[in-house]
Amino acid sequence: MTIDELLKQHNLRLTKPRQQVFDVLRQSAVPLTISDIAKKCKNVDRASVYRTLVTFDQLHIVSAVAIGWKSYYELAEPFIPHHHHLYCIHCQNAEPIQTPELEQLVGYLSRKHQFAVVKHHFELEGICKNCQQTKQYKK
Amino acid sequence: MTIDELLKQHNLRLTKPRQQVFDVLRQSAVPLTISDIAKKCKNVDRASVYRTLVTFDQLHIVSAVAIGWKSYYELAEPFIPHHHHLYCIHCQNAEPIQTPELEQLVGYLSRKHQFAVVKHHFELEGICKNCQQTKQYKK
DNA sequence: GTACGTGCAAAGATTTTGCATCGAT
DNA sequence: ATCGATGCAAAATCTTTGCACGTAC
Repeated sequence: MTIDELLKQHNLRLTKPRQQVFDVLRQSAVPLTISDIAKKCKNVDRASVYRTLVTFDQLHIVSAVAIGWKSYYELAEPFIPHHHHLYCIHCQNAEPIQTPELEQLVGYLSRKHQFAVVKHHFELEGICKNCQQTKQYKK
Repeated sequence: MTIDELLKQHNLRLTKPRQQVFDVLRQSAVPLTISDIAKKCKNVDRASVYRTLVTFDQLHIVSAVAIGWKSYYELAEPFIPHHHHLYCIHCQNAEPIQTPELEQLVGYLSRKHQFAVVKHHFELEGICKNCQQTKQYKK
């Protein structure tokens, strides 16, 4: 399923701003804030970035990731593999990880509470392996 | 450990605004937005609410919960038991749940990735048991 | 008395909205 | 030609900051 097809299924058009937001997200190794996205989308009005993200969220093209008190955005399945993050509060890096055990747990909790899960959020914040070894952090 | 003691340990004072924000959070069954909190804290300036939440976050008196694209706040341990939420996208209710299996998983992932976890976020969004049975939702 | 905190007000940033125009089909 | 989408500008919100005054200790 391409983004073009997905949009057309909903009578929406693949316009230049939408293409640019999508490309910016695809090329980023880490989740981005709205400001990050707006800055990287030259010649695209900020309002269009907002409107595009709402549209993309509704079509599940993007997903929101909360880290600390801020929201970040990244492509969702099937555009990138499902994953979660190890966010280092020292170096700020967000390392993606696969967590099949978590996906199982979500299924279990869904059955246990008779709750129809639409999506789940899971993020870890802490100190990454590298930063644990830096002088700066040991002080 | 009372909030008063916790503040004093850091040379901070238990003032009226701080007491009010704490009480509002304690009395709420669900996580609140900053606006919710500000509205419920009569006679407290909005700026003080912001400053109080920053302070409370640093002392781990509150924790932030991301639901959808918004941030909510609630008391953290040890002021209320550690828990996560089932957030119903239909009726908007956030039901707290205990998830010992998740806590174990966090420990496992921490060891596996040699990542020193400081905090973890986990939320489920979907349709609650009640709403699955309403006519409105079945349409 | 001495900081720390507050309220107030202003500034700064973010997000939403209306509308005329543009562009994809 | 039609209808959705955009850019622009204005409005509405949200968040931060400086400073004089209050108040907890």
